[in-house]
Amino acid sequence: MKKKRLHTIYRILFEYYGPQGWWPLKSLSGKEGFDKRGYHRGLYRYPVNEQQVFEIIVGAILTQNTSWKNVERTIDILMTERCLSLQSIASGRKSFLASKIRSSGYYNQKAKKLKKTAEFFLSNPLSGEKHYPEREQLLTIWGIGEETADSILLYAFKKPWFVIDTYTKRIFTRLGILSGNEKYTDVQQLFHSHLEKDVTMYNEYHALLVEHAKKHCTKKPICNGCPLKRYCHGYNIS
DNA sequence: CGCCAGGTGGGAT
DNA sequence: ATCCCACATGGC
Repeated sequence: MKKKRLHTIYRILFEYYGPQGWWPLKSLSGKEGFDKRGYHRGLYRYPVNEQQVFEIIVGAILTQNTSWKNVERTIDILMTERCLSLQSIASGRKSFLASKIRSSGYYNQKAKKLKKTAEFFLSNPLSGEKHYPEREQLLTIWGIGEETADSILLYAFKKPWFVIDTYTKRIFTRLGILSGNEKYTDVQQLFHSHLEKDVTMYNEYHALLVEHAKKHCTKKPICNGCPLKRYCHGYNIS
């Protein structure tokens, strides 16, 4: 029953908001399907080269507890100044990197996180048998926790790890499916066990939850017009 | 103005 | 193990 509900919610969100087209990779501006800042909208964008894989990894770290808008500005700067590469981030000065990523907030911490991550991928090249890192490996990197690891695995490497964030917890607590005090692994287990193991659906579902949390299930919820209204108990609204 | 944003690591209990 | 806090900019 819960199994069906999780998929029903997915279907409703998909019908209401439409496909989200994550990961929002930056690309050349002026093309069809790209907004004025040059970000891709509306179609799936899995990385096609190492450069784009790294762009997702950097974005996943920069967006920690930070709005994506702030991160877009930072990615713009890093690309324009040719600083968005493993080598540049790993070998450049931390203070220099911090000055470039200022607009994403926590810039000293994130500069350290980015350097640690770049160093990791330089010393663990993705070649031969392994074209992707193991989750446990990612979690050993200073600055990469569970959500960031899963974002990287799902969006950069197409591995079926459902991404859990505060939005996911907020939405499913209000729906009455979570109590609100579950740990990351508990919540992820719920999705993994009740949903088909499908990378594209995991991709879309998480992106839809982010969109829903921004449009309706905000901290102060806007329940008027909410597509999930008839399924929602409104638990834990503060 | 105050609150919020696609968390994480470190230190105290 | 679990709670609490620092980290920081930009948008509304």
